Amino acid sequence: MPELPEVETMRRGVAPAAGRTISRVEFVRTQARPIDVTPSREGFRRRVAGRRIEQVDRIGKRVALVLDNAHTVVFEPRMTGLVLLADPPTQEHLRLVLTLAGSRSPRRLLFWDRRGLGCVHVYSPEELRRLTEEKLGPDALAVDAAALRLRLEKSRRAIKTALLDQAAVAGIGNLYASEILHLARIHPERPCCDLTGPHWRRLHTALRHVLTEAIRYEGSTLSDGTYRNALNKAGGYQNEHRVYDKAGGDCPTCGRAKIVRIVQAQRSTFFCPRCQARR
DNA sequence: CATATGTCCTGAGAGC
DNA sequence: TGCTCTCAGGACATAT
Repeated sequence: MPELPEVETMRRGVAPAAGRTISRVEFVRTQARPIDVTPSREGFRRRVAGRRIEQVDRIGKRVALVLDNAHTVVFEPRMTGLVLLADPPTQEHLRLVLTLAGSRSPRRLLFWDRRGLGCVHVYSPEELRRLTEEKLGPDALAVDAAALRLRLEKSRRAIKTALLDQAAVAGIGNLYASEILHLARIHPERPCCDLTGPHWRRLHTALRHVLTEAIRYEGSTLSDGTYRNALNKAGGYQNEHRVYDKAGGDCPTCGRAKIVRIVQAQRSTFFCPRCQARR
């Protein structure tokens, strides 16, 4: 589930590792399916071991460690992954340990992933450029209203589905897409090419508002309890959700309609049929 | 090219 | 109680 706000919280949690040297790379193999690594484990170790972490960045829903050899370690948490300096939720699902040289704390940077859908890469500058410039759109918090519109307005897809496309705009996932569209008062099934100027302005305002608020609350921890912030505490934004997983509840905006759940592209969408009328 | 669908995975919760 | 089944969704491969 980690989307932009959760991954930004992870990035901030891991930021103290900047300036530290990675003395050891250890792929933990206690579970059935080992973590996906590119290039190979040996290639990863060769590029990463002994390097200093210059900087900790976020690329959409990924956490990036910029190394002093111009390579970049990129973690993809996907559904249940966590990048941590603190103790992991369980030892069982620990996937990767980067030991940090020296005796001061923190001593390890960890990748933990209960479901094992996450992966880790180390990219050369050219490989990183391919990711950021060819595979991903601009970051959802960096894109302005005009650029947001320009990138989506020709699409015939439903706006909800289009917001999940990382090649259009990077960082928005299933939870925040519903939250953003509710605040923007846009029906999730409306085709992008149908939206008008006021829609795009409201969408951009809502997008910024929801994502920055969610970062302020350190993300959303859902009922499965998987997502934790850097101090291994739950996020707080789940208590601010307007519509996500609230089917049958009262709309927090109008109070006069019930939140509805529909399925788009095999994913749940939640919205208020009254506030988010089809037109 | 744009868009749609199937797949990976584990554990929570539902239903019997 | 304990079993089986369904479902959650990020990113990518494959299909249309």
